[in-house]
Amino acid sequence: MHAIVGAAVRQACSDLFSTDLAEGQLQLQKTRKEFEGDITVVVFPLTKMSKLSPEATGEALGKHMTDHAHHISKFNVVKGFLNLSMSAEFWKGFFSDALSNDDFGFAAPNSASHVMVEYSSPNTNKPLHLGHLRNNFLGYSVSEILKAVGHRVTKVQIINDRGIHICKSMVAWLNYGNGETPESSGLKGDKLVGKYYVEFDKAHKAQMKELIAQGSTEEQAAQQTAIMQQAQEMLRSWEARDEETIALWSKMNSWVYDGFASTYKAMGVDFDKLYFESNTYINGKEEVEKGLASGAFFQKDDGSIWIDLTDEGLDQKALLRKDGTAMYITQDIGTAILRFRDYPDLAYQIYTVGNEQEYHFKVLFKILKKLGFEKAEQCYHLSYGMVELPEGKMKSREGTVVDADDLMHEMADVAREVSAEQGKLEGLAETEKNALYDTIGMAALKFFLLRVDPKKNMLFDPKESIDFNGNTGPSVQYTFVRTQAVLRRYAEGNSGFHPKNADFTNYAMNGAEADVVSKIYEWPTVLRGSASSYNPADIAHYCYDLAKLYNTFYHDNQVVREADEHARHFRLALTYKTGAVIREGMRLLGIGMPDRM
RNA sequence: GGUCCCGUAGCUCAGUUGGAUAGAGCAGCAGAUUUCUAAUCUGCGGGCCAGGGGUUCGAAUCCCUUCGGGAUCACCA
Repeated sequence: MHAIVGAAVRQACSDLFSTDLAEGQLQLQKTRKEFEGDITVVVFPLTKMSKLSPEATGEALGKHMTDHAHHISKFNVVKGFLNLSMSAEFWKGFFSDALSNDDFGFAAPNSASHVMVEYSSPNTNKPLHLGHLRNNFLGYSVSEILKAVGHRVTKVQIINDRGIHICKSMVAWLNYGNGETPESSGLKGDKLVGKYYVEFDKAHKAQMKELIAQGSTEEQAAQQTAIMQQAQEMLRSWEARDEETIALWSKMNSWVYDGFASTYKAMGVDFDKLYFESNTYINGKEEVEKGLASGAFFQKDDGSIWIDLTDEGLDQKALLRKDGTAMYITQDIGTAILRFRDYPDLAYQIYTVGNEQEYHFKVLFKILKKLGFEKAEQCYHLSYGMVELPEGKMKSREGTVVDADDLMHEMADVAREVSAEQGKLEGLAETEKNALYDTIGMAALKFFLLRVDPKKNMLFDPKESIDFNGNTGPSVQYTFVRTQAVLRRYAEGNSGFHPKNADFTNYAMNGAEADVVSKIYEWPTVLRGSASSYNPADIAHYCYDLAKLYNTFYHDNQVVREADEHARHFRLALTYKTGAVIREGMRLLGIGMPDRM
């Protein structure tokens, strides 16, 4: 449509004003719904060359275009806006093509470069919470969207399985655990380990209080509690590969992994490869040493290694401690380089990490570039905002953390209640019903988290449960279910017919139908835009808009019962295609579509 | 203090390569087909797009500035 109209405008300008359009003078936009037309030419920029008023320019162009260009059937001019209507043949031709194309909007698999998407990347000392849900849904969805536009995508996470935080849980478990295991307690592994992390903090706080009472400063006390000393000793023996320590570490980590695995399963996310910080930090140290040798970095008198980024507008940044141990950024350097080695065809990496680490990634990418990795320029920090509670940030110490498992369960429970009120599920087995509640509950949760622009902080109020009506996942699901119900009903009496074979050449669409077709026409553009901005929210809004337009159509048009055969066929096709686009769009958000609800 | 992000209806959010009368949902009010699934649809009310200045035919959108919220600037992760 843009191509047709663009060419027609150029031709008209050339014929009428004998000038060629300059870059940027052609401004096309979708016609606002209160005016008649499909696409609008903004005339203001053209008045200089026409030497006419905006209205007269629009009239002249409109006349010329409707006379000369195929598929442009009507025009009207309002102020400086030339509204053009595409012909019925154009729309039917488009819809017919889309209908026969099962991959409508999608690019061929592996037709674009190979990218790596990192997401989740939790610490192994605490269970996953609401913030992780946003991270996981975002990372997974962006991966699917990139695949849809042709990229080969490798989904990874880096597991922060090393460091003082793990040792804290280990120490507390040794001190207070009495050998408790997930089996003996019935607790999920990650929850059990998280419990001892909290225990550590409690004991540490109590011991600090005593020390302060004895005259220590707060700072000293924080370092000197017996339990903190114990944790640091644990870290040293871990780094020294002490057998007993490593065994305990492995055991407790494996509990956490089991717990995470079931949470990931419930979330519906997965990974192609895992990286463990306990492996990659060594790699990072080597890379830093190499950078030092090549002159990219420098060493201070005390032995610590730094990079100077002052001429880039940033500060100096430490990369390796004076005692030679690795830092957070050390392992990230190692991990990044390792990944490029593991996948030589990798074009770039996307890091799904909260916006509080923007500075960190800015530094990381500059370091990689200094080390000679040209691909670092393409790397992207997919930064997202916090999920805030009404009282502010989530704080584990204040018990205001919204646990991921709990929240997912609650959503399924709400789905159960709502479904019970609706009472449309007779005849389903209990297991089918439970699966359905999960699907609906997760749709509500994912849609809620993904429909907001990732870069913005967002609010979640646990007291008001997430909605199932209006601009929500279940509401879009419901529209899909409705399309399937219509198709099923028609198939009952017409077993040999498929909507894809509908014949509507002699049918004239009404307004509601045209609105749906025109929305479907936007799908490929929306998908590409969402991929290039790494923003699943675009797709969420699109799916909702399409569902809404279909509902409006559905409300005042019969499909199965429609007497006129052309109308009936067209509407079946419309119903079929709407359902298909919604299903594909929602799939890219990680949201499944039920057949009934 | 430096840097970055955000501020749009009572609430949660759309809308920024500058375009027409700033849109949805929720909440509130008033209605609708008792069905091809009402988790729907139709209507009403609700806005100095944080404030001020500038750029221009035109600004929620770009620039400057003030205010408010958040993040970050560790040999923490």
